[in-house]
Amino acid sequence: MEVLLMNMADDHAVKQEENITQEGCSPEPSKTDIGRKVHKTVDLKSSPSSSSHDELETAKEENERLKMMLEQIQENYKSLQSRFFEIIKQGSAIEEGSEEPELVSLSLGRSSPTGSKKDDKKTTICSKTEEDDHNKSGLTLGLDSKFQLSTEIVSNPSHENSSKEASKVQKRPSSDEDHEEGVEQKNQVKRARVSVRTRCDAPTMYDGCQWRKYGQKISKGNPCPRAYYRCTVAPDCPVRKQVQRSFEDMSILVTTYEGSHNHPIPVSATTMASTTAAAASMLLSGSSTSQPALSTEINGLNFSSSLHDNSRLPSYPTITLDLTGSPSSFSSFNYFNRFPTNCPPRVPSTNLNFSSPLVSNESFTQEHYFYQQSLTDTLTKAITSDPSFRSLISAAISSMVGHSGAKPGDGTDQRDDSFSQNLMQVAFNSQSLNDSSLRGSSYFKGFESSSSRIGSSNQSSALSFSSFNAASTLAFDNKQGKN
DNA sequence: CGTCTTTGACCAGCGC
DNA sequence: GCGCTGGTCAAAGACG
Repeated sequence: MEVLLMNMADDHAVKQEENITQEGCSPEPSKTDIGRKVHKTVDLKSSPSSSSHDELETAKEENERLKMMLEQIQENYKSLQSRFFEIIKQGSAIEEGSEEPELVSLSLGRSSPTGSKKDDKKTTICSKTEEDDHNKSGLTLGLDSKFQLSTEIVSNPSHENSSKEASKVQKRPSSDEDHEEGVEQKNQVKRARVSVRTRCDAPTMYDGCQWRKYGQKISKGNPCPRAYYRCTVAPDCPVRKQVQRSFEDMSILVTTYEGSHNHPIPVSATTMASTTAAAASMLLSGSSTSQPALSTEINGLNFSSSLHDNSRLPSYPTITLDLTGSPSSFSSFNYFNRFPTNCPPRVPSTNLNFSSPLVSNESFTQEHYFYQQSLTDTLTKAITSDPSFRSLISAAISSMVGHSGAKPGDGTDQRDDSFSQNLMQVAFNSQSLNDSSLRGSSYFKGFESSSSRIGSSNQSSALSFSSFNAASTLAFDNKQGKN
């Protein structure tokens, strides 16, 4: 099995090498392992007469090498995790001295609408430190606990068994007895949404889940129709998503997710699902505790409130993840951030830009960026063109991260994995952003000091960024494969 | 034949 | 109350 996968991967490695050579980019020293692997592959291919035993030996060597790489990445991950904890502790110390909403990322772990802001944060921090002894992954636990909470909220049968039931309850005339329940329902209707902006030529962005289109509308202010999808992995899954192209940039696909899955999701869907869940959690916690602001910059992250240019929209708190990675992403993004000056925002909305950096500095040069871009392109091509290669990478990352924390067989390991992956992705992407916007941010100061990890971090950034692009292209590929 | 998409109709919420 | 808009439903058609 491993040999088979390796061969499949090697085919793409050869293609990658060809692409890299054509584009005239030389790999960094940190990528020499990949380079060696490529050369080894070429040798393998050039000697078809070699016995299967030799191939097995070669595959074993490759496996050993990959294991070493994974161990190294795992160590980096652990050190990053510990650094993140230090930063969180620093942040909590700062927060106690002021009421400023500094700890946006800390509030990932909860969304309780009741209780004071300080109590909530203290509880989160406290629970993290307590759980830290169990899992050595407090952040993951914090996220996970939040994820559980949000999942419970949506998947709780007494609250919302299905979208149909929810709509029935909404349609049902409210009596005095149902008043409290009605308020609850209203709160759930007001649940958070997560928008993901990606550059995608396909009609929809591939996120690993199975969706069924149930409607389409042309919304005001955008000639591009908005498509409505519901998750069909489980018949009663409440998750919906809306897909609409950006009016200002047709290449940008805006996918809005609503609700949480009440069923096990495919591995390929965990990244997006956990990302959206975590983002929604962050938004809910933020909206429940802080005052909406027109535009704020917290720790280098751009947080803006918006009404999505339509004052008639129901008050859905929305968080937007910008994965477009284009220089115009912020400018086109203003479309969402723009609201009439005479119309104060009712709903807090949060924007996070996880796109790749476009401004170079001394630690992240333009050459690095161009190499990263070319690597991203080649990896994207390789990933999108072969599902096996995709599975290989997915499995490698899953095992890499999974071994660091969760126990196999534990019911929560999948979530832990996905959250760890997500955490790494966010951390790496944010780190790659730190040159332009995060420099000086207390969150990522620790990362800057570790120059020895910059290479791997950049690589990870490219990988995580490309993963979404690859996913976007996948939808198109899948569709074409279907037709 | 089953599944999925399309599309017009309907409903609820909101502003005026 | 009326009109507008977003969101959903469901019948009809397309597709494999």
